[in-house]
Amino acid sequence: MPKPVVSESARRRRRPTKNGVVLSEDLIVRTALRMLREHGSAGLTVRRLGLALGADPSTLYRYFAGIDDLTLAIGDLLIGRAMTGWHVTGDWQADLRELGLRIHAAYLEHPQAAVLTASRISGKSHEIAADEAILGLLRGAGFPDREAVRVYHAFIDMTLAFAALDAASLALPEETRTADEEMWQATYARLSPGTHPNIAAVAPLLVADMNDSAYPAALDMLLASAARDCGDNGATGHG
Amino acid sequence: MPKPVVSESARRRRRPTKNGVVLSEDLIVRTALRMLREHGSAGLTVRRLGLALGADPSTLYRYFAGIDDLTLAIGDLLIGRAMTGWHVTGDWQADLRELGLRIHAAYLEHPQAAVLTASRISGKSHEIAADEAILGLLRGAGFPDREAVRVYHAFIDMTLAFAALDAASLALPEETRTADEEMWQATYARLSPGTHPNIAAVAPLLVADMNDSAYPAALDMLLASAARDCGDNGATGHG
DNA sequence: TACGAAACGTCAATGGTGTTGGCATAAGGT
DNA sequence: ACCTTATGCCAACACCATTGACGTTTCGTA
Repeated sequence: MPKPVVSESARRRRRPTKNGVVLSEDLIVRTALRMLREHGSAGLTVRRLGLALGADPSTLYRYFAGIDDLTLAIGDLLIGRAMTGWHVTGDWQADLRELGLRIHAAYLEHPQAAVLTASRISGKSHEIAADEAILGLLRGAGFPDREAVRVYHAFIDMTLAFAALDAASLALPEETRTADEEMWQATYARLSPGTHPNIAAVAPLLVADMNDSAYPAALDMLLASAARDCGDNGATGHG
Repeated sequence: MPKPVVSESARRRRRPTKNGVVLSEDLIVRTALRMLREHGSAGLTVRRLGLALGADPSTLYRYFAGIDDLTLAIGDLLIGRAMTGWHVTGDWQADLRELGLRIHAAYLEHPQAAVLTASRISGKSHEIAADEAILGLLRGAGFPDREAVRVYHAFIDMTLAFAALDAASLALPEETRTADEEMWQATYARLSPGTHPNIAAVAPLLVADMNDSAYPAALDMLLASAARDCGDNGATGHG
């Protein structure tokens, strides 16, 4: 074991760096988030992070066991942001929908960071709080336990999966991303009706739709299906 | 431009390596797939690939412009494998379900490779063929164009998103992966009923379910919801 | 059959990366 | 005021992708 990482709460002695910056776990994570935004998902390096903080790269290993540990901390921060400000209203479908959209949005606000963390499980406090809330909504709506777990699992994994997928495309280098977006116009819209009748028939709709996230539509379908399986379908109906 | 990459078809003169291996694009891609399986998703390096092929690392730049170009070629191979052997039967729900499961399975057969490629769009022939088939099924089932595109978009993105998410967890280093899998037992199953009543109530179910993919359940919910929105709901009902 | 061009494998070097052991020093508790 | 030690810094290691120069092999052509 090279250097023991001292837990943030046990930290007492704060010595400023050469440049006068006083480090902290929170400052490092927030700086890392900023660097991810500015330099892309491959642009977070220990050396560059140290430079941005005015500290030697090796100093960061006093705060995080490695770069993987740092990315987990970043993910924890994103989850925390997703959960703040969300409250239960009593309409389980609307509440779940709102929570899903919030998580999705929180990740997409930092696509480069989301790419690194969306598929990792932290087991930390914010994640647990979200899980407890989701299960509470479903069980409160009358789902039997087995069914509640099934819906919960589909809901949370679908949300994280879409967050990762949509983040990945937002996090591509600018030129690659626009090339991907123009693919529908440049490739699909030009296919012959003879060889690809269905694509040709709906090409304008594809061009218009495919660059938006399918998550809201998929989420609504999941919730609608869950509501139908549940005797008590909660609130306002679906009109 | 350092070295021009000669297209595979234009290749004429094949000189064996020091170790007697005759290189080819296909051999390199298949070797890369094997190395990804053996050394994990971060274990594909030009040096190691060269070593495995008995060739100097720099030689590979005669075949691929860079490591990104190589990963795209790997993705193309995976998509091709997903589509082979699938045929339309006439039951659009069953056909879509089968296709989704096939794509998901093809990626999960090479999780380390899937992580690198699942969120990239190729626009190549196999991808286009799949899109044409999906749209054909939906329009043939009676969905109006606008609705067909909506369902198509949700279906394909959800499938790729789950493929990427599930692949990511399979592709973790062995010890990290088992640690994640044991998280439900070690963390969630130990939460107090006082502070986390819902998690505590369903803990055994969570432990049993959370390590399987939620994709089949989510897929069924999506298809069920789509069928309900479609006047002609195709086949057997929902049992 | 001999030649010349170029395909292509190899070597060596560049500038990047995460990570670590040793060292000096400043900050607290006492 | 002292002593412990947390913590920042330095130098180094082993690895990475990529490239430019070089030599050798292979082929089309004469």
